Amino acid sequence: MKNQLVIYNTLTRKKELFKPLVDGKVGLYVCGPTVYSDSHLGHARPFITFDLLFRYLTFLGYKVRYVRNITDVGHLENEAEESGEDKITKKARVEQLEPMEVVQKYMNTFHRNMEQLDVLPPSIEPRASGHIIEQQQLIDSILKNGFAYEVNGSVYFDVEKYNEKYHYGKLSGRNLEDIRTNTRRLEGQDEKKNSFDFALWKKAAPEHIMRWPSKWSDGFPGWHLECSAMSTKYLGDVFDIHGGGMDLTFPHHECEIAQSTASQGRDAVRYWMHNNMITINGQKMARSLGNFITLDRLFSGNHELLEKAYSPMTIRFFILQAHYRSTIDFSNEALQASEKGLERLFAAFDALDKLPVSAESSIDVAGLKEKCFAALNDDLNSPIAIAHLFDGVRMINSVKSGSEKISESDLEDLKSFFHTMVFEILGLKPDAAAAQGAGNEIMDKVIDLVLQLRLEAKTRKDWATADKIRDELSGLGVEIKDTKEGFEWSLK
RNA sequence: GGUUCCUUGGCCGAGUGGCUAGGCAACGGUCUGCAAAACCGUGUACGGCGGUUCGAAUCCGCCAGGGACCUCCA
Repeated sequence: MKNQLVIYNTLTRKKELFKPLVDGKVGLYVCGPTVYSDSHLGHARPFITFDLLFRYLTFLGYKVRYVRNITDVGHLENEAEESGEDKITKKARVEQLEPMEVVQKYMNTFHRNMEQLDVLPPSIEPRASGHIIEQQQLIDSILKNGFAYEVNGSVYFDVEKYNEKYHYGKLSGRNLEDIRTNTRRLEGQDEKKNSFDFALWKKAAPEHIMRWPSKWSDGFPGWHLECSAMSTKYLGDVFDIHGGGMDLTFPHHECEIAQSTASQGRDAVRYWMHNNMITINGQKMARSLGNFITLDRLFSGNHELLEKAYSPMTIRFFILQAHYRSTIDFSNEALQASEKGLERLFAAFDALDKLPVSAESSIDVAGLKEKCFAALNDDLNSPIAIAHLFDGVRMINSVKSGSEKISESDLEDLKSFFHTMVFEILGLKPDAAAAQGAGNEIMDKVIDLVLQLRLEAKTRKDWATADKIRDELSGLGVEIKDTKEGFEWSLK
């Protein structure tokens, strides 16, 4: 099974059998967040997507080193009035904070949100600000190889020169001539030989707070450099997988390839993976478009577009129900469908512990497992895996109601499979509040007692009392299910 | 304008040359004192028009509509 994982490589535009460079080990790099404001739903997607990859590779037995950076050196903004000002600096001015205070604040929020979504922390989470020297060294080597030039204390990548020897645009399917005729001319770029050249080092304007000394000027590293520098530092000159959002393909990842190739003669990355966008009313959800919903607001329901709050697990499940290379459209209806589906999945999971065993099975547990893993092996097709999981849900419920049978060994197998698939690989876990029991022993016993009284009322055919208890408890958020043996309850 | 991707039943969303995706919703049934939950059953879905083929939603062409990237962006 381990050698059957196929992933779609953006570089070749084909699904390829995944073979790590070093047997048994995987180097994975994913572009992390720029921490200058709260994370929104759109951000959740790549981190959940690659969390799934990380978890699955680990499950397959690989030793994975997962590096996901924090961009805490602001990137240039190109808004007309404020050109040259850095996103983090700008925000700092607005909030009267130190830039690193801004960084810390939003980094904390990001980490909290990721934990809520059950996104595992990466093996290494390097910060751009902590790797200025490495970035400068990378600039040195690109300069030495003749693929960059210095102007007024800034260093730019010479795309034309690079393209004479290599292909600039191979990842995004462009060629330099197309880029030349179609690149918009921007203000304040007179220093560059060509508009498509990009900065490796930028001299800081006097008001620019975030700055570091260098042999070229007091300034800051270019937009694309940190990923090239940090990925190879921790994963080696060549490593297995580089992931990120589709919108980063050009220019960010294209520039990363150019930088690595210019400094070491070949690309550092073997498999490029890109997740698609989350849309809202068919349009990309993005900070710059103003149509985003932050994760905190999704979790609290505090947003005009939200009919209610959605739990982190609902969000995670919603995202996993679409293939990572497809767009997924946000709507309350879709989210509520996911929420109910997830409840059903967890209910079946709970039922696993109470299933009656028979001498033989009438259901095919081995086949179910095989189908789920085949789906994940096919470019991480989580929606198909989940569809099969729901077949498993039906099996469980049918065994529970007596219309199907399961043997003891199959039941053990099914339990362990569900645990692995749902918790370990998909990273879904029941929300604490929704878990069985009130989390308070006295409360649990009180509810049990009241329901016991209701059961007695039912035995007396005192339907009025029985229904009153059910309605009242229901109003308090206690959901009651009558069973043959008596009752089950859970908190909503 | 250039590059590229997409259009699936009420909603979301897989798939792919012939065999039920799945979830949610809806309807009918079983169970139940009534519910809830669960189970069973019910949808002639693949943007339009042509073409290839024994057969296309799936391949090709054209048309219509939409998205992404080309500028910071997950």
